[in-house]
Amino acid sequence: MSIATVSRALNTPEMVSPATVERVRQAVDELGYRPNLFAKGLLTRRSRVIGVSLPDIHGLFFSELMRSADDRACELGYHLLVSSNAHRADETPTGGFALDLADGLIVMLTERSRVDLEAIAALNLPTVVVGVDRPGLAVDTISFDNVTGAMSAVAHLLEGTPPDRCYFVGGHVGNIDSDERSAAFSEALRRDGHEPAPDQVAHGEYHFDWGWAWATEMLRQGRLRGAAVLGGNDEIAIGIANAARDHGLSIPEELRVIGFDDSSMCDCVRPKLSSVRIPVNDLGAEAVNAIIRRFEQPDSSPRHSRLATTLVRRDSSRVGPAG
Amino acid sequence: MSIATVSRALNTPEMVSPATVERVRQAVDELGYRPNLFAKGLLTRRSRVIGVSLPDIHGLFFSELMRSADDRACELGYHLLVSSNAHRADETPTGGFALDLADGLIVMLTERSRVDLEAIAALNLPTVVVGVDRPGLAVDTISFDNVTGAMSAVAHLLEGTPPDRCYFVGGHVGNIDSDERSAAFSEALRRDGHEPAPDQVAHGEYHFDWGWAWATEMLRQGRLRGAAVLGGNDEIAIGIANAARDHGLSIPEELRVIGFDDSSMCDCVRPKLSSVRIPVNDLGAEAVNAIIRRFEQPDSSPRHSRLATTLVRRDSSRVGPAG
DNA sequence: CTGAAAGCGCTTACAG
DNA sequence: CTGAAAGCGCTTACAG
Repeated sequence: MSIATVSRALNTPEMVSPATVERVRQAVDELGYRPNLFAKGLLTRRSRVIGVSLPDIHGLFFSELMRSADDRACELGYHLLVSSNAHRADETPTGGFALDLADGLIVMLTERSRVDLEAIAALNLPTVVVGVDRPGLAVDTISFDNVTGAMSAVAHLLEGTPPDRCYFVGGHVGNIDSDERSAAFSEALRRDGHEPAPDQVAHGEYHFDWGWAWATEMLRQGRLRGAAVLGGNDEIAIGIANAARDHGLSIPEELRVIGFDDSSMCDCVRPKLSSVRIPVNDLGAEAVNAIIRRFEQPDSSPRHSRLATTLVRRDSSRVGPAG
Repeated sequence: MSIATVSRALNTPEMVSPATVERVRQAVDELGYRPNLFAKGLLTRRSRVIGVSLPDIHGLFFSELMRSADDRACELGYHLLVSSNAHRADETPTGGFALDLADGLIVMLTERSRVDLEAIAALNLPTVVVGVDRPGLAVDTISFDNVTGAMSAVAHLLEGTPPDRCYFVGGHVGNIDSDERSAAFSEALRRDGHEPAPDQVAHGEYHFDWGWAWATEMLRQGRLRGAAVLGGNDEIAIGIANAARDHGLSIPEELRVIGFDDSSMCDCVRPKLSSVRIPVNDLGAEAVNAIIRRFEQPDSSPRHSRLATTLVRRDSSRVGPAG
């Protein structure tokens, strides 16, 4: 039997007689033959591998993202080649890559300074960008709508707290999500007729410690009691809540707190943390769907999908007595 | 200039005149040439890709593991091809794989029933197994020492709680870590002269809900006050602590709790959760080191390294007044 | 339905 | 130091 027939029996069995297919199958099983994927890729230009470039693999957000992407990829017969360091290096966001083994690339961007779409386009690889949505971008994008989520959080804060006692404590300036959330926070106050004072918006890092430090300083100045805070993410919000409680403020009676991300921690802290839910599972699965759509329809016009975020109300921001 | 010279200029510049190397570099830059990794891999049999097979990408443990592995891989010029679904499928733990693109495999095993080392050996790929350490295994392994960590946790519980009021609430039977921790828990009580009653060890799932459910039932029976619990992981421990607090028990005064994993949540809950620390960062980095060592010395005898675990004492298990 | 042959884009002895 | 040539293990027209 020729090597060509074996190849056909494995890849296009309908072109081969059933008896031959069966013989090939048996031989494959017995010998434990596995086709050389490099030789195959050299010819077919397909590896069924999707490159994933993440800004940082850190915390629950990214593990959930990876999980949903991996689940979806597996369903569709694809595999994930991951790298976060691409973004840490000062080089191109995709520099030095083995990513050429991938059929395409999912690039998550969180830093405004890192949004170098030309470098990405220069890779000449099908690409889906996650986290950025600029009008008229020539590449598929998937992002989530920080604005409506943040605005409904502020609306909820305003139910029980005057606008000048509302705060936003975000990540660092230049982080796309933090900036969008911060802007939405300010805009929501303005629509309520209040021009936010500069100190109503603070920027630090997406970390407990920053929330704790901010709250501690506010407590020292005696300005936290009676306030309401929207954290840039859940960690910051929990840091704030912890500092407040460590200093004897009760939540939500004396301080109302809302986080962002709706990570699994929200249900584990006491009081349970209200949070703006980001549909991370959809984000991962949609990114995989989008890159595969791009494989199948390389010339279709770029699609931009923006996933909704929603406020999940829990005890940490409750107004009035426990329900 | 011949194609062979270009290849040499890129891969072994010391074999080419400096002027030629420079000309090649320039041309590469201008044309944006990137070598075809499939063709290259076909010849060299090296891709600088490491396959990582995880039981489940879930929670902070796995995101930390991925992160440390990715950091280390990047330092050494390698990339990670991840899959968790390999373990979910009922097929071989590495079935249907694009992992043949990898130079080697890091396989993390957590289920006793999944420990099919013959199937792994049949892959005929350099392999490092994480999470299992059987004497005489013919493959490199990296694991962590659940026993000493669990034993020191029990010793700490016994400082303030009688042995018959100590409990272990673990993951499901068949989970390697849970079983080891459970066995160590029982053994520690025995060494203290107490044969543990069957109900002192409970098995469920590695999840808040299970901890919550277990504690709720214990509370209903009025058996939780004055007890001390070692959780199979931090989530279980937090679930237990939350249930206790929701029912008015104060921690650590009326219930002492220790978790396992020392995840970042331990510092975020109140009271802060004591926990047995697993050196996850070392685990990821060591796995990468080990697989690369295996690449470089394919015939060296298998190495088995076992990382220490240590109890981190925080308020949730404190004996006596706050320090 | 099957086989012989060309070729994917590289690397690496082998000559020069 | 450089080039011509073979070949890595596959797939895919092209004949038969």
